[in-house]
Amino acid sequence: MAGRAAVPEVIWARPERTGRGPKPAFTRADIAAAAVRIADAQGLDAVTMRHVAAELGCGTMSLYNYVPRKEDLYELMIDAVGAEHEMFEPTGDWRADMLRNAEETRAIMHRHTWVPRLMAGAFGFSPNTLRYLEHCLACLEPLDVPAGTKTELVALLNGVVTTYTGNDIATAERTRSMPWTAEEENAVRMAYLGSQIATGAYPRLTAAFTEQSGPVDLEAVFRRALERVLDAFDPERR
Amino acid sequence: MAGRAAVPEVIWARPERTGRGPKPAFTRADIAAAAVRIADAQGLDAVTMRHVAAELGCGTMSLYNYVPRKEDLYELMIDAVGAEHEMFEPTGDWRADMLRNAEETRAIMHRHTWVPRLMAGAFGFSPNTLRYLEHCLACLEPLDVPAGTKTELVALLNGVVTTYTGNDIATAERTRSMPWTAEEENAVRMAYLGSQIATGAYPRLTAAFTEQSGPVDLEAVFRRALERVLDAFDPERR
DNA sequence: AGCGCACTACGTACGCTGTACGTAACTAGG
DNA sequence: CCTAGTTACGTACAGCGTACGTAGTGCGCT
Repeated sequence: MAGRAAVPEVIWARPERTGRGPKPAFTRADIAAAAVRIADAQGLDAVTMRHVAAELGCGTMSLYNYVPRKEDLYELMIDAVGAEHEMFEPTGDWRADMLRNAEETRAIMHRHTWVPRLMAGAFGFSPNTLRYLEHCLACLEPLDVPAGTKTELVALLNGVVTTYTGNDIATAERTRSMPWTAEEENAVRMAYLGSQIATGAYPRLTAAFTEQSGPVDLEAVFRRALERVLDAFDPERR
Repeated sequence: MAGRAAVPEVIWARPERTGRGPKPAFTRADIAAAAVRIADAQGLDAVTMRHVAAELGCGTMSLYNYVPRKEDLYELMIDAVGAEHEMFEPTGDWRADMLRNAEETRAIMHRHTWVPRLMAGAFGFSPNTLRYLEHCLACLEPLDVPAGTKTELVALLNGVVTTYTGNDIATAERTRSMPWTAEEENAVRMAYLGSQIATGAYPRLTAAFTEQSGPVDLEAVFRRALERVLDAFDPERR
């Protein structure tokens, strides 16, 4: 028994294979793929050590040979979907390129609705995360600002993408394990909101709500937020 | 046995007291306060139904008379800290007022480090949330843009505050239940990052990292992000 | 060549979680 | 006054992460 270390550990620093002993039955990629499959099909809460092990066809505790803590399994998952990013050749138009990156991130999150929840915590620097960061910096090459400002742009933009997409998904998805539909829940929440507005305690809020006609176009709201963030970094727009 | 409804429910719509039966021993505020006390002292994960009940001095299952699901307990907590917001008289300078609001939110989150994690999910409209929204709109009265744009400003700004403060807290806090310190963990992560950079696979990332000298000033980064978001909505700055 | 040890595999078990359900006590409305 | 709706809460269950112990495997070193 080598003993699971009671010392900080980054899963990416731990070598996947170290000489001695029987050949491992799986790779990290196998495990990540299994976890992703479960999360996609049954939601993040269904990603338990037991389920992942069953999906792989091995004993529960065998997983701990590959992944010291469940949290690390999450890191594997994040890294796995990070591979879906298309690292295209920068066009020279940094705004267009960054918009494309953001839209692609949003698309990935819509494919894997559990991603925002995992990204909400502090995130490690997995290999694919680093590759994506590097790609963004490559896209920002034409932008004439200090390197530090560029990383701040990437951070801010990614934060906005995660927040907005995460909110959209959460409102649509919260009912996954509930015995009622999203529409029913939304109706109840809206009814309550209406009753509060009717009290007259929130005049400006009421105005804002009654002014808008029809349902909100989440996609348009998202795109406007992106444009505004980019504006804030664009020397030609200020 | 009235039966816990298998129908959508907003806790704020359910009346706190309905005629019949023995007098409840606690108010919702009591319960929220107990949960907040535990979360502040021992972290969000220590907020279990059993712990909260023990803190209140009642049986575990008695809590379910006040709160149909644990998720609703979280809503109570969010609303409780929402009361800490100072709803000051708008000064007429919307930028300064919104900055103040943002800094205050950040301060609340630093007092209650579990708030960002709870805010990350889709959030309901608790009474204090509505009051805060109304207050923000009051601060934005002098800004000459459509009401819809104002709500988008509030949403974007709040999102940025939550993301940034949440990240800061998470990196500092992740070691709460770990057998090592935040410094140790950070050192290991940085060592790994250094080893990756040393491979030369990420030239631009390397440049960005080596360029900056000394540790990052999180507070300054946060303030810059705020300014940029406000810039994007300021007619005089574009 | 062969021994030893680091490694994989995994069953069992523990302490913890949210909460369904049943029962007893209580009190306001008809 | 009675009865129906409430509060209170003990018990129980399914499920979680993971500590620990044991058995088998095959590389690296002497």
